Amino acid sequence: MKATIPDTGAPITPPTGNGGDRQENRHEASLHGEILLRLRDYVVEGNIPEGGRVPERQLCEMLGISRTPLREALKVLAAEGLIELLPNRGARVRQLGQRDLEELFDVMAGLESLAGRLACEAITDAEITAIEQLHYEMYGHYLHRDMHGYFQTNQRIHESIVAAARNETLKTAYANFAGRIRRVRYSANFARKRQRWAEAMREHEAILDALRRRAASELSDILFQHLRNKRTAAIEHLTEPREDAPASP
Amino acid sequence: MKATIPDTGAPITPPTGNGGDRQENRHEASLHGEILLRLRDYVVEGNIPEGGRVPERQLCEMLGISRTPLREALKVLAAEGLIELLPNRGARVRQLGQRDLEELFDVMAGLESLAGRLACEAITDAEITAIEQLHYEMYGHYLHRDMHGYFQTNQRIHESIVAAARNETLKTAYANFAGRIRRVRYSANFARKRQRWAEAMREHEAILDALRRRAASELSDILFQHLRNKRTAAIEHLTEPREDAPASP
DNA sequence: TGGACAAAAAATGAATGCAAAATAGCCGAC
DNA sequence: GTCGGCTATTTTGCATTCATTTTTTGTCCA
Repeated sequence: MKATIPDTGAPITPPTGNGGDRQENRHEASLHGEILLRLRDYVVEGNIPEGGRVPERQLCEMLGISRTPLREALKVLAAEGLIELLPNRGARVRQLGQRDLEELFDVMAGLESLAGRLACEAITDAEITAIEQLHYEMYGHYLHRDMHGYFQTNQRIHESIVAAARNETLKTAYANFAGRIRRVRYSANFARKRQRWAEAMREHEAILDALRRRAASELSDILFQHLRNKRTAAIEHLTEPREDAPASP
Repeated sequence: MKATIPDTGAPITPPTGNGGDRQENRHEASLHGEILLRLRDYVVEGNIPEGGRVPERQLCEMLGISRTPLREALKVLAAEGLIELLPNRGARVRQLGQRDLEELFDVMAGLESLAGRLACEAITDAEITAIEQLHYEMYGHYLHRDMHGYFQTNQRIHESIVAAARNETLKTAYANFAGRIRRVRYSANFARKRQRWAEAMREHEAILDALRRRAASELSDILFQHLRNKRTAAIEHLTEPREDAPASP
């Protein structure tokens, strides 16, 4: 009954000197900011069913706060596209149809494509070496059929490229869209099809190659295609989810 | 400075609340939504000086509402990156340094580049014809040295490309970033240098050409470069905001 | 005169209260 | 037994109120 939203290890400790500051992080000090972070994680991790109605009152009890800061956080989450607010009818977790997912993947593809382009202008040899390191690590996961490790390392590679672009605005936007997709991933529990792995590994090698040569346009193309292929795999998996146990309440 | 926010149509509910008028509302007729739209336009149009402090109290009086819906709108605007909220210190219009502008232009470049790529997959001949029409119109403005008309038509062309991408998510993100830049443009009153015009016209012709051939990668490159050049011109203009006269390369 | 300290004033952050709308619950009619 | 209308409860939207924090102002002393 007391379903408390997990305090995600990010207590009220506010003024972190964290390097990768997000541009809205001055919220962390105040209550509504704290709520915003907790709720966002909570939603992204798929703890609320798709389209699920979530009465404010209940959330307030779960969080131990009044409705005012909660409502402020909800407005922000709605602006971020994670939930939708129906007038006089409360907040629902935004449910993404196939078309929405396609659009999201394409935007992600565009952002990564851009990140690659920009990275070619600014990336250091050391950063490339680090990414190569991640690549080998990922290759290890691939050989061991460790899907979870593979997936995480893969994500770190892409984040490294975005970081190498030296563009905080891009990084923020990327994080936002990534969150929306991750939410679906959590609840639908995407599994990359095994056959896709080999392709993905080859594409990653091509990415590294273009990155080493600082071939901006080429890298841009490769990254877009890479994400496009991811999109196709994900959509196929969604329409035919025959690999994991579905989670339906 | 007692500026009133221009009332864009229907007035909002009188302060006494219990007024007899019924809300003849549509979806977004909720108060905070109304406020959000008005405030966003107000900020985007540059009516508040950079970094200017805007006491909630004053805004409430201007809008004739209480602080609750106003604060909700402010949170959203902060999430959109138009303003920043300093803890316990109120809302300020976010001021963009040169680096911020560079980042914004690059992200815009990435989004338009993506839009071009996607448009090649879905655009119809009729849409291309419409864009050609706009192109000729813009050429007319160019010949007449009508900077304002040129600028508007140019914007419509880019919006048409984004629309042709058939991606609402992209369109929304594009509008958001465009708003941030437009705000700067309003207050700084960018003027494109004349010499840049000729280049821009040539680039637009290349864009049209690639679009006709549905050459996705090529169009993507051209659009990115086009926006990159815009960026350079804009930044130069910012750091050295003097002439409109032609300069020698 | 200028600076430092303290108190007053104002602004922000959050909680509570109240009216309107929506949902559900109930009863009667068919 | 089911459908439709009416009432009661819940829920949302906004205003108001309370508690801190910040800013300003005023005073005193060097």
